[in-house]
Parts: sequence; C-alpha cells; structure tokens
Amino acid sequence: MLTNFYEQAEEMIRHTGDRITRGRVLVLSILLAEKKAISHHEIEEKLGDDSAINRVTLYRILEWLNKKDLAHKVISGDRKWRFRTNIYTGLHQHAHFKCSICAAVTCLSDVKAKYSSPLPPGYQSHEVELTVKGLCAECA
Amino acid sequence: MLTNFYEQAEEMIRHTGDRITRGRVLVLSILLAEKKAISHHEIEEKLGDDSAINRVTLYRILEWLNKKDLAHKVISGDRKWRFRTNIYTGLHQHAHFKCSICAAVTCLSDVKAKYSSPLPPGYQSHEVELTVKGLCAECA
DNA sequence: TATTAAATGCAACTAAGTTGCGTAAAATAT
DNA sequence: ATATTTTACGCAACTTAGTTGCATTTAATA
Repeated sequence: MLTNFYEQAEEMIRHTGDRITRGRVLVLSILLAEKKAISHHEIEEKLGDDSAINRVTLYRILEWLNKKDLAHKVISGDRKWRFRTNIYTGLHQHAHFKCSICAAVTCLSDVKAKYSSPLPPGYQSHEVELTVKGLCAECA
Repeated sequence: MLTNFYEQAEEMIRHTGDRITRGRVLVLSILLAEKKAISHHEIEEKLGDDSAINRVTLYRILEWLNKKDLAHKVISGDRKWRFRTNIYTGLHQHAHFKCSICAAVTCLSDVKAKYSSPLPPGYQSHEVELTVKGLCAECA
C-alpha cells in the first residue's frame, strides 16, 4: 500500500522538475495515504524514529509541496497549519470541515465554496477558503 | 467620536451582566471604531502607552468578548487572531477577505457563505467561515 | 464603608514556525 | 564511474503568539 503511495509520490515530485529527495517522497506519500488534512506534528509522528526528518526540513518540505501545488495548507483556529494533497480535490475553491471537539480537519470534497454577492470595488479574488465548523460524526 | 463608542461599549458590556471594567470598555470601543478585523498587536498599538493594558489581560478580554458574542475571532493563515465586533454583521454565516499582500482582513458584510452540497452523514454544522483570499483595492 | 468575587498584572512557560550557516546529497558534466 | 555544482538538509539559536499559575487589585454588593 504505502509502497504504492511512495512510487506515486516520487512520480509526482519528478514531474515538478525539482529534486527527488527522501524527505519529499516520504512526506508526500504520507499525505497521499491520508484522507484528512494533518499537521506538522502528526506527520512527524507518522514518520517515526527510523525515518525521522528534521523539524525545520519538514516545514520546508511542506512549504515546497504547497508552492508546487502538490499539497495545500488548511487554515484553522488553533494556529496550526494542516496539509493535504491536492490530487483528489479540484485545486482551489473547495471547503473544509473543522470539528469543534477533536479539532480534526477534513476536506469536504463535494462541497464547493460559493459566495453570493461580488467583492467590493477594486478587490480581486484569488482563492476561496470555506471552513464549516461543528461536530464530526465521531464527536456528535 | 471615540467617546461615543466608549459609551456604546459600556452599554453593551453592561448588557452582558458581567463586570464593566476599564479594559473591556477600552478594547470594545476600539473594535467599535474599527471597520476591519484587527489583531492583538494592533489593538495594543491603538491603546498607546497611557491607557496600556497588560498583554495577558488583553488576550483574556478578547476571549471574553468572543465568548459573550460581542466580537468574533477571524482566522487567517498567519497564525494571528483578529477580532471584530459583531454589531454590524449578522452573527455567524458571513465572509472575510484576506489580502495576500498587506494581510488585512475585512469582513464582507454583504457576502453570505453558502455551500452547495450537504455535509457527510453524521456531521453537524455550527458555523461557516468563508475566507476569500486575493488582493484588496489598495494592493491590487 | 467593608466585603467578596472576579478581573488584572507579572513572571515564567509552551508551541509553532523562522533564520543563518555549515554539511550532505541529488543531478549534471566529465 | 567520478568530480563538480547546485540544491536540500540538519543543527542551533531565535521569534512570535498565545498560555498558566498565582498574588494583587478592583468592581459590584451588602
């Protein structure tokens, strides 16, 4: 399973033209295996001791994945960033769900963000981030 | 002007039944005078040296205003919280604009958040937070 | 005016993310 | 296959935002 994601990650990274490094492949394959957006800390845990990556490097890898549009940053209220791969989601314009109890962030893949009236004059929209807060199925 | 907001703030706080303190009134009147959501740091600056409030107290006041629904917390990607009064906005279900250059957060009062399909089974929605990212009129 | 419960201030702390710089390792050229 | 050259990595030290515990002050009340 994970081997599969590992190869997929490698292929995706090759596609960017940038260097294919152990860290990038490991992190991206973790994100590919994951259904929901996960934090820096959670990724560190999943890496485990043997395949550990330096804290700073992990931040830089996540930043790089974001820049290359292989993953995106999910904003939430606990001042932690969470990351998720972009493969299953149409790049931007999609929504997230944040559980008020367990703080888990899930991408609502079918839910498209919409807003009902235009922006004030002179404003330009680049990206829409919609977060629905409430209780997830487990905490409800 | 500010005196006006000061009295309005006092009245709003009285209404909660909790104590009317110097700090609460000062902070709320600053928020009332402000059009956009502002950060802890920006509030400190507006308070100035003479009417300074302790950092921790300011955090607690903002938390309290949020709890009493006199203000609400605006989440953004720079891991800073911003606050805005709730008086002009219908309590929840409204959108924010975050400028990618100057990082200013504005409430889009006319823009109602909508999402086009239902949540996954078992999920409950309590609040919808919509953030449009792009360029504001000044930075565009 | 005295009492008391709640808010404030201080100091020390935590958690998340950043910066600078020397070292290691991909990719490329030889 | 090996040397060269970028580019990424690891480490240490730092910054920024927010938190906790506890002693002190202050708004409400009796």
